[in-house]
Amino acid sequence: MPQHKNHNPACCCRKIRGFGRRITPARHAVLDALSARGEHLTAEEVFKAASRHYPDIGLATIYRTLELFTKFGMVNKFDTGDDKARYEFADGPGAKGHHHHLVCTSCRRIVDYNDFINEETELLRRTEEGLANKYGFKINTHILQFYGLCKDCAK
Amino acid sequence: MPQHKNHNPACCCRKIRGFGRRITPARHAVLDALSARGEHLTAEEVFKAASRHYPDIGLATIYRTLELFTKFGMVNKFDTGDDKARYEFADGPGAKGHHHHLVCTSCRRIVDYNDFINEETELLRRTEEGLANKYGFKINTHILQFYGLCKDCAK
DNA sequence: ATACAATTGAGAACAATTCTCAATTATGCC
DNA sequence: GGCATAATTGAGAATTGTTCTCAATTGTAT
Repeated sequence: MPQHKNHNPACCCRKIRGFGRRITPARHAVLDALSARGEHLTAEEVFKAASRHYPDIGLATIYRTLELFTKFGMVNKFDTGDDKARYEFADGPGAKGHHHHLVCTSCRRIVDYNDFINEETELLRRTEEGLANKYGFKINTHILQFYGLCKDCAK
Repeated sequence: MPQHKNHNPACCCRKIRGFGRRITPARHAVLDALSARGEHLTAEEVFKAASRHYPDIGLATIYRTLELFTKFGMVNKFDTGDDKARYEFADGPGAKGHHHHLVCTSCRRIVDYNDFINEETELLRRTEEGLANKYGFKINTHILQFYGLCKDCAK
């Protein structure tokens, strides 16, 4: 499975600009940090990774930037039951594609899976529609995560 | 739709005892607080409710008790995207039955639904099985939540 | 090059949760 | 019923993840 950068700098910059925001070294550093392969990073981890390339960056900027990117739909913020938010690139050109998470409650390993994803998506779509009708909600997103013990931790 | 207490005191006590733990007024108060109808309470809310009947109870005890009950599978702890854990009675005699949540991201209203739940459960079961095989996980639980705007907030 | 608003880093502030510890209490045993 | 003992408790301090404040800096349109 080839690893390719999860963000396309040109595309991201265009998007940021599109929302009337500026391109800054801090924002580049956050994009680079998140594009490390297969990552689901906490803010602290993004901070460490970004600091390597841009030592002056502050933690507050990390949070602000992640919040901004999340608002723009470039990044997904999610939570796996410990008390830290995690971030990953959202769907889109160059990203991992629609997937859900399988989380080990012991070692916190997170597996992205997209097996069964078509069936899931189809059912979720129908459910969404049904719920929207019945309860009058305008549904925007969903979360689906499985929790358990990975092979190593199950011993 | 008849409202019945969501916890059966005798049953809960038996369970607590079964785990070698003691029955205390604080634990009773937490059970009572959680059994108010349709509730998905934060720790703070459980604290307030429990305090009404047992004014000496401390917040730390609330957290400890909720953690304990969660460990025993009597209570579900979940999160709806604000930064507070929420608690509800888990499945079991007297409980609400298996359901998922529909969350309004504006007013934080939480709707329990169990429409479509059979299809969902069936798909989730199969997915669980597939994931368990493919990734060697021993899966214990899942979370499925829909996020959107309720009728009032959509305006 | 200039002007101005957006962005930044640092540290203080905050909110939810967990920890510490001495005092209290539920339970098994006589 | 009373005793011994370990579990449980309340209070407040401590911790942790995250957000806020503010003066200094910087990206961008002109």
